[in-house]
Amino acid sequence: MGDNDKDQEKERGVVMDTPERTQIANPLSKFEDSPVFNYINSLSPIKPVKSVHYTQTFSSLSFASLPSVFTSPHVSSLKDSRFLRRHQFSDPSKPELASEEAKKSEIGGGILITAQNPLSQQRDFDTTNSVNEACVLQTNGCSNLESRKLNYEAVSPDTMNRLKLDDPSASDVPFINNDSANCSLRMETAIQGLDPLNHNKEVPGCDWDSLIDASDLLNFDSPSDTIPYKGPGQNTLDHPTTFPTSVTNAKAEASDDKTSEKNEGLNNAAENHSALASTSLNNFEAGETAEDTDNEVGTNLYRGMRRRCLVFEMMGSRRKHLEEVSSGGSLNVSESNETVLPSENRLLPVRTNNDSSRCILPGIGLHLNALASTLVDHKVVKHESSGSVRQLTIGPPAAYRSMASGQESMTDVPSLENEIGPAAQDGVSVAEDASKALGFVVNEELSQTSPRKKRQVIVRRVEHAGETEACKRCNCKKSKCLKLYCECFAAGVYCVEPCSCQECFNKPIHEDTVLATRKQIESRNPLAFAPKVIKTSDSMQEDESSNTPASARHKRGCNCKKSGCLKKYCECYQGGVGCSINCRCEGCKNTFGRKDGGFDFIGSEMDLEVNVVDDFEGNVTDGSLQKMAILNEAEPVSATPATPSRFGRQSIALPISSKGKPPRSFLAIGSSSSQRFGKLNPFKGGGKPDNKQLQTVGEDAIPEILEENGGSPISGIKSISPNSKRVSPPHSSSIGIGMSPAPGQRSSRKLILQSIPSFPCLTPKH
DNA sequence: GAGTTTGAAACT
DNA sequence: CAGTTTCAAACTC
Repeated sequence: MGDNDKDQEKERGVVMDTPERTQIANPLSKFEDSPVFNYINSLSPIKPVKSVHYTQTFSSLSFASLPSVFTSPHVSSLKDSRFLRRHQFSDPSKPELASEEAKKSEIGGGILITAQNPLSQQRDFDTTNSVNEACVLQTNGCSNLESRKLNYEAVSPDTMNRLKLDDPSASDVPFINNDSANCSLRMETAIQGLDPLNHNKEVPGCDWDSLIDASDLLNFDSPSDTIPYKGPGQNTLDHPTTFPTSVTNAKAEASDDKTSEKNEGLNNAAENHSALASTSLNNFEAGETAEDTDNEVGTNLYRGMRRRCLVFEMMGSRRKHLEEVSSGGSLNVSESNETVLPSENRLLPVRTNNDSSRCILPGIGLHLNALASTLVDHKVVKHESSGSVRQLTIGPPAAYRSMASGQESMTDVPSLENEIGPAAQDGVSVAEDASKALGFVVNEELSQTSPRKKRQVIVRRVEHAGETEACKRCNCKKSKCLKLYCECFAAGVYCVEPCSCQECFNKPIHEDTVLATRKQIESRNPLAFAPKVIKTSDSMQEDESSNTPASARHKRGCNCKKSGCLKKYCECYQGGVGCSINCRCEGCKNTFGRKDGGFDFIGSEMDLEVNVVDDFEGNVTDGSLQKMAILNEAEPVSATPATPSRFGRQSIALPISSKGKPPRSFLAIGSSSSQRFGKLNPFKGGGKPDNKQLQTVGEDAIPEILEENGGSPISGIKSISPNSKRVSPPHSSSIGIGMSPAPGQRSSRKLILQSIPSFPCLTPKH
């Protein structure tokens, strides 16, 4: 960030300023007066003085981030584009943002929705924050979704506290950590700081400072958000309010202390998280948290891995914000980090990693719980961070994720990917998938499915993800890694060291080329970067009930003639999904589901989910299947993937029976750009949450997206799919919905809507 | 690790 | 849209 950037930020701030300032200022004063604030002061060394700083710092800081912030009070965290995004999302409360975001079809509303439910909101925030912090890097991947879930479900304030207490080292741990474990520690520390109670116990004074850093994050969340959270039982909520002040202080003051480090870590996480979350949040209103967490996880991973993620933001608003921010400089900061957030269509470099300085934890207080949980999860997951991987995250974070189950989805949706297996090891691909999938489904799942089961599943997944997650590696020799032949490129990820490619242009250095190429490809096939595997919506209801088989199918189907769909040559098999009507394969023996509807794979959905994954891993060396499954699960956001078993097995069977096309909707939806995004999950939403999402995301965004993509997703899919036959599935009537895939499918619809919005974003840059 | 097989992606 | 070529992953040895 150069001076210019600062200036720009200031200017923006000025512009944006009024709204935010007023909001912020008021809140601060309120906070100070509030009992909570007093309590915090008593706890932490920091005191009123800081609060003063806050106000001051705020003004300055906030300005910088304004654009995105705009919507949200978070402004302070502006530095990172991520934050901005996050804020935007998080700030549903703010009409302006909401309107803009809504238009874009982003999830922005999601946050608001969460706000509606105090409890849920808290969870969301917590999860999101924690997730972001801990997992930010991972978020890119699919695993994040799962991690989110875990956090969401498992994490409780108590647990958080425990973690904090348990890890005295946590305070010592620098945020910068690359490892998930470190992240977790950071989270804990942050959490500690956040939680007054915890804070008292463990962190006498410094924590707050560190917290302050985190406070930035909190700010992100936006005061409004935090406020709603404050519920009697929820300590974290209260903190948020305090945080902002502390945070600002920390920024201004702090700096060199351990606390500062911590703070940085938090900030980084927060930033990453915010960015991711923002996207994800927008996508999922209900499930927001899950995505966030995933994102966070992913980010953390990335950090460790030093990956760059190219995030193609589907969401127009986000894009705008990002662009603005980037231009302003706040984004630039993020850029300094390695990850690239494609605002608009571009891949913007987002720094997930190193820049601890910026860590902004949105709504730390709220997130505390989530953070703790996420931290734990992440720790497991983070193993992956072996290499520095750059991921290209495409577009519409949440939406995408939710929509597409793509095998390769760019972000690491850690959980999913991890589970998926070895193949996933390449964190990049995995992450992508996760990110793609993350979307709504996760939220839905979380809300709907029994927390316990999900937790277990998620945890396992996460663990796997950590193991599996890795970077995709390509070996391209002639394609220059600018064609879909290149797995990295196809996954929306930059090639990294592990790649053995020759004359590789899929590197940040050639960002322009990469983007241009992507555009071209997308112009030909809007779904080219969409996840190849899409979950069918049918599963949604089922999922809710408990186990529903999620039907997941390959978007286009396969053309296998010799492999019998029993080898990874087969994309369906590779994706862990059964063949469907779309497939033109000959002699299909796909164990996940035959084209004819046969089902070798037996699985019981929910219960099996985890098991299934494992089984797949065992059976399928790669674990690609697992990935798929994981993705599905992770995708909860998108709802798609919810569970591997779902897809694969039952889903296959079911869908197949139905003819698989339910997926269309998926396809349409899922098609979100990057593979990673890919998982669609149609289903889960099922319930109520979906509706919300739909509403928020929906309306505006969806249509646009569809249009952008080139017509209805379905149509697009059809065209793509070899078997155009099914194009008009049973639900075809959906036309009314516009692009939305199959109107007929209910749960899927919702998902579709959500996902759709994001999707378009990817391709079209606006 | 080299060579073969396979099927998607790209091209015509 | 179909056929062919190109490509790189998956697989085998």
